[in-house]
Formats: sequence, C-alpha cells, structure tokens
Amino acid sequence: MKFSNYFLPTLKEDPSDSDIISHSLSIRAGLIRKVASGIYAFLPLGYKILKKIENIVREEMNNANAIEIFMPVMQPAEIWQESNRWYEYGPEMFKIVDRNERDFCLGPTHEELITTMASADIYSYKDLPVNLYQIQVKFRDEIRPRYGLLRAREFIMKDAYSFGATEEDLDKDYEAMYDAYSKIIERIGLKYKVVEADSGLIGGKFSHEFMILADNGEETIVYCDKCGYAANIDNAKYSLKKSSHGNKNYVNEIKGVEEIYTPNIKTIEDLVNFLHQPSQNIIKTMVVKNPQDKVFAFLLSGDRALNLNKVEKFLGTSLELINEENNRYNLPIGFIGPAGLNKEITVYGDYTIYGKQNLISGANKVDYHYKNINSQRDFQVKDWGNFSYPVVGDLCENCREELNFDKGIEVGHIFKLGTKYSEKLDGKFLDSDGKLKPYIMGCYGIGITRMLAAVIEQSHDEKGIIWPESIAPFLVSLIVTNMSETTLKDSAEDAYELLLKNKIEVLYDDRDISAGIKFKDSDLTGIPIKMIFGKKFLQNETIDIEYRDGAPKIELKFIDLENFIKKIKKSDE
RNA sequence: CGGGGUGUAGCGCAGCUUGGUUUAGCGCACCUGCUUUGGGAGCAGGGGGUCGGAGGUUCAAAUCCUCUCACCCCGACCA
Repeated sequence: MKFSNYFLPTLKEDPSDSDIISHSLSIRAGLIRKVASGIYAFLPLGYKILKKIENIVREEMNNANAIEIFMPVMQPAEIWQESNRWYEYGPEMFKIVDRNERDFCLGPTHEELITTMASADIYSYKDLPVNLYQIQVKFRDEIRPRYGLLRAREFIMKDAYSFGATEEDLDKDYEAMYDAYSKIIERIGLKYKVVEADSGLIGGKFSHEFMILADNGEETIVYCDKCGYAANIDNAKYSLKKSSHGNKNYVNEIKGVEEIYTPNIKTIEDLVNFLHQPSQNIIKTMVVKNPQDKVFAFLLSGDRALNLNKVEKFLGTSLELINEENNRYNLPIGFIGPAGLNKEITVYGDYTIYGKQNLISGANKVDYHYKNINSQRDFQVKDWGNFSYPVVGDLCENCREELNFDKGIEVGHIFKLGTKYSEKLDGKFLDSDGKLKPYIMGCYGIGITRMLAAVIEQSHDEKGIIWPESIAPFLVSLIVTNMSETTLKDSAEDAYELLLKNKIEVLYDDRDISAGIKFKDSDLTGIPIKMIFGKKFLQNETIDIEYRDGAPKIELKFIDLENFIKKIKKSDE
C-alpha cells in the first residue's frame, strides 16, 4: 500500500477526552474516531487490525470444532421476557420499538436467541454436542462508557454457545474453549492470566476470566507463583500470616471495657489519628441488609474491606450496605460496634479479627467508641469466615506462599451455564433413554474490540503503539527520506515491488514530506519493521532496518534485500 | 442516577470575571510558491467559524440571564 493512496490520518496531540493510553493512541494513530459517547467508527488501519484479531479467533474456534453462524443484532422482546432478563438486565439494554409498536432490543448477548433457535432444530441426543459461535456487534447502554474501546456501548464480541446432552459434553467443550482462548492470546502474543471468577448474573457454577496484564487494567488479579492459583480479587481465597492476626493461645491481660469520647470520629482513618492506634486494633463493623430487610453485621479488622460478593455467596442472598435512610434499627453509622448491638442482628466475624484481644469498636452511640472489646465476653459471633479482600502480605490458601497482585483487562470469559436457559426457553432434546431433557449449555465470550485496546495497553511506549507481528496492520514500513532524490525513489519502488511480490504487507510512505514525519508516523502506528532508504543508500547502497520493538538495527546491502524479505516472510508465517 | 466540569475552525486551546479597540484570536493541521528532506523544517502568501442550540436582557452579547442538547471526569453498576 502506498501512503499517498491510503487513508491514515494521524494526530500529533492527544485528544482532550481520552484518559487512558490505548484510547488516545488508537485515535492518534488513526485507528478509530468517536461518533458518539461509547460509539466508534473504524478507520482503515484500525479495521485491518480488527480483521486480523477476528481471523485468529476464527481459526482457533474452528480448530476447536466450533461452527460459525451469524445471528441478528435485533431481537424480539418475547424471548427475553421468557428468560426474565428483559426485566433483570435493566436500563443497560438498548430497547427499540418498531412501527407496529412491537418491542425489540439490540442484543447485549445472545443466549436467549441461540437457545430458541436450537430448540427449533436440535431434537435428538444424536445432534449433540454442538458448539456454535458468531462474531457480532453487541450493544450495552453502559452507565458510563469510558476508556475508548475498553468500555464502549457498541462493541464486537465473539460469542460461542455449546449444547450438550451430558455434563461430560459440557466439560469437554468448556475445556476446548479454555484451550482455544489460551491459544488465541498466545498467538496474538500477549502476557495474560486465567483466573477463577464470579459468574454473576449470567448464571452457572463457576467460570474463568482471561486477563491481559496491563498497568491500567480495571481488574485486580491475585495469584500464587508456587501452585498457580489465580483469581479475580472479587472472589479470591486467601490465608492470613500468623503474625497478622491474634494468636488465641497467647493470653494477654483481658482489660475492662472503657467508653471513650470520640466526637465526630466516624472513619477508621479518623480513629487511627485520634487514638494513635493501628487500624488492625480496630473492629470495623459493616452492616448489610437483604431484600427482606433482614439485617446482618460483619466484623473485620480495621485495615480490611468487606467483600460483598463473598458475603452474598455465604448468606445466599443479595445484600446492600445500610445507610442513614434505609436502616430500620436507627444504627449510628460511624459508631456501630458488636458490643450492645441490637440482638435481632446476626453477627459474623472475619478471620482478620479472630483471636485478637482488647480491640476498639463503636459503642452504638453517637460520638462514642469502646476500648478493650473482647470476643466471648463482650460480643458473640454466630460464625467465623473469610469475608474480606486479600491485601499484600496475605498467603495462598493452598500452599501458604505469599500472594501476588497484578492489574488486568478482562478480554475473555467462559461459563458453564448448565440448564438455566434451556429450561426457561424450552430447549429440549430426546435422549437415548427416550426422555426429554434440557440441553446442558456453556457460553464463551471474547471481546474483539476490547482485545485491540488491551493489546495497545500492554504494548506501547512513549512514541506510540508496538504491534506484535501477529496482528500488525503492516509488517514493513518503507521509508524514503527524500522523495526528490530519484535514485532513492526508484530503488525504493523496486524494493516495494519486491515486497509485494513476496506477499509482505508493506506501507510505502511515498509522501513528499520531511523524513521526521515519516519516522514519527511509522512509530506511532506501531509497524514492526522500518526499511529506510536514505543517505546511506546514496553512499553505498545500504538500507537501514529498524525494529519497532527495540531489537538491534541492521544495515542491509541492497543486493541482500531479497534474502532478508524471505527471512521475515518466514518468521511471519 | 448523584456530585463536578466543558462546549469558540479538522485537532488542541485563549478570550467570558468587568458586554463595546476583536473585522473573533493563537498553536498544530490544510492550500499556493520557493527553499528544505535520517526523527513532527523555514520564509512568504492564503482558505476555513452561523462562538453547541433556542429564547431573553441591552443601543450593543462568545461575554449577562433562562431553558435545552451534547460531551467529559468522580461514584454506584458491569463483558
């Protein structure tokens, strides 16, 4: 491709509305342009990269025996009403009405539709298992779209749905997808981790998230180098170091309770400053209520945060934190404590305070706290558990190694759905025993447009994007430093023809502008190899080869060009 | 939805507090010519704006007031 025939508008300055590197680079490098909040158009270069990612995904899905289909974006309301997600999904769903006042939505995902379609055509266990996928646009009316392609309202996703007759079918497909996703990310050439995750609203027993490691990632990953345990921090298990919590065999002198005046001291931080006590000696009392308005209290060490996910799972109900308005016992928020708490409230203790003695807690009275609070004597706990997030220094539950923390971007998520949708949407088949049974389903998503942004997030420097060769829009950037030197221009044209003949994707910058701009644009757009026709060529027919990823430069004689091209062609395959 | 903020040329911004010497300006980008051409060149000339929209106050509005729309940031929420 000649630059003069291409459409590649680059920007020198950062756009004002981007606050994350992948967003500003994808705009500056001429990949995308914003059309509306969270909605982007792809320019030629961005579209080319997108297609490369799609193709890698497509190949690996096909290798894993998944079969490509294409479902509509627009879906009738009925199927979503049947699964009840028309109501559960809430305002995040783009809903539209046609001229006959029939309700539709723009698909945020396709479980309902695929299940309905399957039920119409898959009747027999002999047709199972089958795994169908598509690469399709999805719509979610995000509360707040941000970070460019990382959280857009219209985005491209590869979504696969497996139908099996047995749990074993599901396990096999799940495993095949797990492997396929790993291969996809490895082929693209990214650092990643697979973590155990919460399956959330979509249902299912457990799930895995595929995380691209990046400093700006929205998710926190917790992992153990020794045994390989890795989880999203939202449901990460962990153990405490001996030294970080009390040892119940070690008997301190149990002191008498004292009430202390703590005017307007409502937060742990305030208490630490006011009493000059470490936060580990303070009981944080978090009070939650379920939809039936039943209230529970959770006690944790002052340096810990309550993990609502874990607590919801533990109690088996959705919960919300109480506040001044919605709290039926009129609890003085900021001064709540376990001692003297209303007896109707069930109290649970986090391991982070287990065995600690002479602690500080709220006195359930505005502007007062207690000193020397002790479990058993001053309060009773119904049960102990792990209700908090791990912090640096905590240990792996399996092998007691210290846990590591990293930031990541979720690009893939695989779920075992079981029969959740097949039961609701009447997706049934006749098994070999003559009985009608619901399909056992799995669903597997990978964000294509998000992947593009995640690659930039992980692979860039101050000059711009650094594309891995697997998805680079062009392999070679052919630069002529002075287009008015006919020798240079003619030789570069020859090189260009040679590259094309060898099926190398090359962007030939034939613009009559200063060399500096060509270098900057080439670096910004992240093309892996620069092939430079300049001064050195005029002196002794030498071409400079520079690598975007910082590999050592090469001075190449013009006569060796063809060999070099053969070499890079090979490494590209 | 709550809190904060911004809309002025393709992009990035100044001007607004205190209305009129501003014919709306600057940098980048764009066009023409000449000189340049190994890391975002120089000189000269040029094009491009209903100052987000509607209404109002005023002799006079980018500037003040009201309404409205869009966008951004923080939070709750989420693949």
